[in-house]
Amino acid sequence: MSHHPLADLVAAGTRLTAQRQVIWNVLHRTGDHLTAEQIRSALAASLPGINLPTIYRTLVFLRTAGLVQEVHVGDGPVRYEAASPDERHPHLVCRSCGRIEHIDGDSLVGSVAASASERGFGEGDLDVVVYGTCDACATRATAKIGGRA
Amino acid sequence: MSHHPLADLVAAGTRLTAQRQVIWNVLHRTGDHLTAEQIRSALAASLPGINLPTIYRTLVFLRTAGLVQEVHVGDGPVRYEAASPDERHPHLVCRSCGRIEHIDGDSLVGSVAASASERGFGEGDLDVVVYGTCDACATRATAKIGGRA
DNA sequence: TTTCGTGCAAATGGTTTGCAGTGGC
DNA sequence: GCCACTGCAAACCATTTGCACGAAA
Repeated sequence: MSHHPLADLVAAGTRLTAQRQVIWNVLHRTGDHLTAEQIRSALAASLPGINLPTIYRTLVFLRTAGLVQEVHVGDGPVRYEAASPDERHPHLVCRSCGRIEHIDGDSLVGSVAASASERGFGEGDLDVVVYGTCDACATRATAKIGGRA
Repeated sequence: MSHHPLADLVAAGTRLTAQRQVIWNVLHRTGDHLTAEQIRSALAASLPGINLPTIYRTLVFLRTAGLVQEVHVGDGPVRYEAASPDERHPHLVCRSCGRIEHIDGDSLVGSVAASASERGFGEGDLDVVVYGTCDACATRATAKIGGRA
């Protein structure tokens, strides 16, 4: 209920800096899954001097606060997206180009939660990631090879 | 149906080396999810001179052959496990300690395949990874903090 | 004998850390 | 004014690559 969503966090002895605001803004506004480097590019206009260590440290901060969620896409750098602590959705990741889609996972998370607790895992903080190949990449691969030896 | 499962591959102009055999043996015998470094440790007795570049190159080779599957566990190094090309199962990974469990996923993969193809992804090569916190780590974390500020 | 594969050493690239200075509160 | 946060530079670590030697076929 404050001016900036980050303002709530300042109470705990932390500070509301320009860097934290703009990084959160970029993620929230684009609604996209960005790498640290992509965040820096996006900030070239608004905060040219910002550097990667600060971005990484800020992302840790935001993640701890529950405002940002990280998505591991196999190889390649980690992606970050704005997230509210309760809104978790499964991700569908293309192994080849890194493209990320959201899939709706109410049923999915339900069945996953069952097997998770069977295996001694809590059900509260589960994230589902599905790796596959998007059609664009599949087509491109076929075109390139023509028909594997 | 040959002496060594790798012998089949030699036909294609590739060679059956000691390194390839022992690496495949370790993965197959332990049935475990090992990092490149862990594979090297496991091989300290049987092939002391082996080095990491060779292990990584061999894993690429085995993966291409469909005999090995890699599992990304978020942060931390990639894990490798023996796998037959058709046997794919979802993985349950502890974010905190990296522990990996198999969950059975016939139902899971079914519902995932549906949303995947909706989003323009092929259904043939889907891998499901679920990230969570195992009870041991959850307990340890609670003990350490006692009750966050 | 012909290359494919290995070993070594060095490069790479994403991410982290140490430290001095700056700015939020 | 105090101390959390930033910026810069250097460290880190998993993984990859270049190149010369060794050994499968």
